[in-house]
Amino acid sequence: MFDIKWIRANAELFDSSLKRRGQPPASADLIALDDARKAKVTAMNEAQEKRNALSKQIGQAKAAGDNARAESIMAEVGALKSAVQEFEEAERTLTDELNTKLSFLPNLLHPEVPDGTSENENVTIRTHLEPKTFSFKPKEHYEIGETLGLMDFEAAARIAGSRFVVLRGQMARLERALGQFMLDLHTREHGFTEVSAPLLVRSEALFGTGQLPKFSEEAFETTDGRWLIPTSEVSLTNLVREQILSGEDLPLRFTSLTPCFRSEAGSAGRDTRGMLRQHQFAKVEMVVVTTPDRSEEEQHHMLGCAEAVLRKLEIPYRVVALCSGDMGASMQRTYDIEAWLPGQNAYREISSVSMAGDFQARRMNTRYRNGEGKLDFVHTLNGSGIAVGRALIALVENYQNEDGSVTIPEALRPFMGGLERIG
RNA sequence: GGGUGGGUGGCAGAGUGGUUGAAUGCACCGGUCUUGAAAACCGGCGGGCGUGUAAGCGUCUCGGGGGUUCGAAUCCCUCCCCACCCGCCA
Repeated sequence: MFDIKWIRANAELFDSSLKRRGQPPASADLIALDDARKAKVTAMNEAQEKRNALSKQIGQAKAAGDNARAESIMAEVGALKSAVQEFEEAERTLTDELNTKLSFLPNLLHPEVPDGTSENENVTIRTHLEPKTFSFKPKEHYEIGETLGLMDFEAAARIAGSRFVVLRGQMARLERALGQFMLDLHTREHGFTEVSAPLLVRSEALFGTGQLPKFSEEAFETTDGRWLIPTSEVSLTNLVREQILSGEDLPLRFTSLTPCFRSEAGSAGRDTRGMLRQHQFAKVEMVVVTTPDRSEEEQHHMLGCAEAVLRKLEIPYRVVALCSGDMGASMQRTYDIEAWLPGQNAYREISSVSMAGDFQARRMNTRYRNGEGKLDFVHTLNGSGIAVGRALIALVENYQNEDGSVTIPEALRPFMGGLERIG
């Protein structure tokens, strides 16, 4: 959420950021609306001031026993009252309109974000490990999983429909092991606090992180008006909503392993096979709440935490900086980590590490006291650390053997009861 | 699902129609004292909006909205939220 005062002072920058996201300029319209609002506020204040002064005089007149004078002033105030109400109503209408427009705007882009209109223009920052070469044609994860009888898409479809999966036996355990492994890593080595938080949240929470009002079709709403979280970023970030934090307590670092639920409206036909794009998937999320000056540093730290997962699992990946046209609306800068999938012969997103600046903090009204005791909005960041479902895909595909079995990487064996291979 | 009680400043907690934006305590900031710190004492201390270079001034704000009244944190209506008890269920 933007501060209209900031837009006034930075109109050009604001519009150019919108343009880079492929949207038309909005500052002129917003400023005009705010001008109208201000005019009403001033008129309203003047009318209120007059009313208050006269009301006071009534009290004085009555105290002095001058009832005639009191009544003449009362008549005067009576006339003023309706005027005050009209101003108030007009002011509220304009303020609501302005806030609604502001709430739909995407975040300002960080200057380093590369220009582009689609993922094709994302910029690769670095690559870790060369894609493994296979002496046979590597299969896709679902072929491996189905052949082993450990991934069952048909059963899932009978129970829940398409875009669900049933994992069985060691494959189910593998998913659990991956989650445990990641949580242990982040809590023991990366300074995160593990959190178990609601998966079902109020609209206000989704508004806070920016999924509402603009992206309501991407999440599932319950019959009682709550929402299934599309990511635990929502629960973790909203942990600090409507709070005034002490600067000394920052940064806060939270992590959580949760299911995530996405309607995938608009992605019909994309990634329909396998468990790459599901309505439900497990993800370890990291959220950081910090002071503005540490924000960028924390993003790089978090990116490193996510990378550490893949490094320990020895899965090839690359880090890309998302271009302006591919970035999420709430974010200022995003790095994606893409794992190599031999079966697909492609890199696919497995983590996304983003910086929101004060965009979410404003929507949640989360502030902290700085060194001078002044209130300021915190900065928030989030990143997958990492997507468990996709990590399982990457693991199965990268560690597949010609006989259809899957080797368990060293780092994960302690979480698999020492098991060295599946199948 | 049934019933009851509540939502006041960073926190706790007074306040049921008239200089109350709001007592008091804690926290916080400044100062005195101290070698330093603590304690004690003195002083300061909500937020939003508008206006102004600023100091300041104005206005709104005691969960949201509406109403009664010359005047509302205090009365009425309505919505939201929270807590507790009973029932049901994990």
